[in-house]
Amino acid sequence: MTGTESGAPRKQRADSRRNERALLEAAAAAFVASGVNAPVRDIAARAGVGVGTIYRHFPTRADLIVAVYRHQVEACAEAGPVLLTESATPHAALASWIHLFVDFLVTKHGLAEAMRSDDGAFQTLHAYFLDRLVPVCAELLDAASTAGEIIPDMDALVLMHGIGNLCIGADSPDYDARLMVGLVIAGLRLR
Amino acid sequence: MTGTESGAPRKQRADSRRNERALLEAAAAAFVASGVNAPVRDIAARAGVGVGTIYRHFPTRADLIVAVYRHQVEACAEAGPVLLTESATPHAALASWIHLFVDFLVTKHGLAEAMRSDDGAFQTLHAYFLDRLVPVCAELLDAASTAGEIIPDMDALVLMHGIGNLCIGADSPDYDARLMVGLVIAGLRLR
DNA sequence: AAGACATACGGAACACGGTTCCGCTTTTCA
DNA sequence: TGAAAAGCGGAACCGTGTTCCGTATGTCTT
Repeated sequence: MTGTESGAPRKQRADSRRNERALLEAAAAAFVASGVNAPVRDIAARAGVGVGTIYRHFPTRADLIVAVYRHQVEACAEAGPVLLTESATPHAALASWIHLFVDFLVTKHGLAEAMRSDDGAFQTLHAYFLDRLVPVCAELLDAASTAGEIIPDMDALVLMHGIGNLCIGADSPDYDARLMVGLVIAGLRLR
Repeated sequence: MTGTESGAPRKQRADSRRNERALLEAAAAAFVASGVNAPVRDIAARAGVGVGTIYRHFPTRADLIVAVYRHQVEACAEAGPVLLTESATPHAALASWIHLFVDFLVTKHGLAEAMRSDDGAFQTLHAYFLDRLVPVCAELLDAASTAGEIIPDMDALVLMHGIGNLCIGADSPDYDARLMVGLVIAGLRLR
């Protein structure tokens, strides 16, 4: 039943795979240089391909962003349970994990903004980040509230949205996203 | 030195003033219908003028936004001292005032996003909102910290930035800006 | 009342970025 | 080695913001 599906539908072409890798590298570089909203033409030029090739491999910008940052998001997700084990208290683990997430976001110029965009093209981005990270956050929240350290029934999705929002414009000199996130974490505590 | 500057430079034309008012009304309507990023051509059409006329009266979108919302921003600014007088404690006044600001922001589709944009054209918007509201916020913060209710040295500008950020996307069904703002307010409290 | 002149107007034209589409090239497979 | 499939490039198109200039309108003077 698995495998020989009506005669192996011909594997992906070698040049195609090469282009996809070139595109990922080019996009990563462009994102660092000009943020995640770098013009499509720029990314194509960096990779030495035509714009059509970008759309063939990554139909929406969100797909490209997800592909570029997948590893880092995975790492963040996996850090959750580890922190829970290694930290003194669940609240400490939650705080550490959130700071990890914030560190990731603030170093990606424009990512937080993109996460927030209601542009349909970013639906994928939204879905991926949230599907992957919200459960981790929920687990940490649950542990902390069970331990009686924080308010009960905090919704992980809302919290992640909010944290993401606070990271917008984090590179402005007269703003301090980490400070604001710290206030939120403090606000979660039962007093 | 003041007044008669080289012989009265001819007053503004009547049609010009008429257009300006029509533009303000059209913009207000367009903002309600499609958010503060309503296409320039739409606003012009609603007002029954050409696009050039918009740019002549309001060189940047920020100027238009400021003009449309000036009254409401003023009201919010003036409410600060009043709340300080009428509330039980400075922290309560601060909380009420922030909620007032949040109410204003979340009812203006896209305003919070615009406030955050680093597009130079929004510099005016940024400047106006912040110049008008930050001092009020600072006064409230100062009263509350003097009363020993909240952490000392909280920067009003950072707080306003953060609150504004939290209001981005407030109309999404699975987000709750007010809840997040509440956490920040709670986080300010000394425990 | 009429002429002269500044003021303001409209909207065509341009700039820019995303997205689509199709003729051509490259790779794969037999 | 020669189809046929897969993939490619980039011209062309669309929607927005922005500029510019020939024309129209209001205002002031005589």
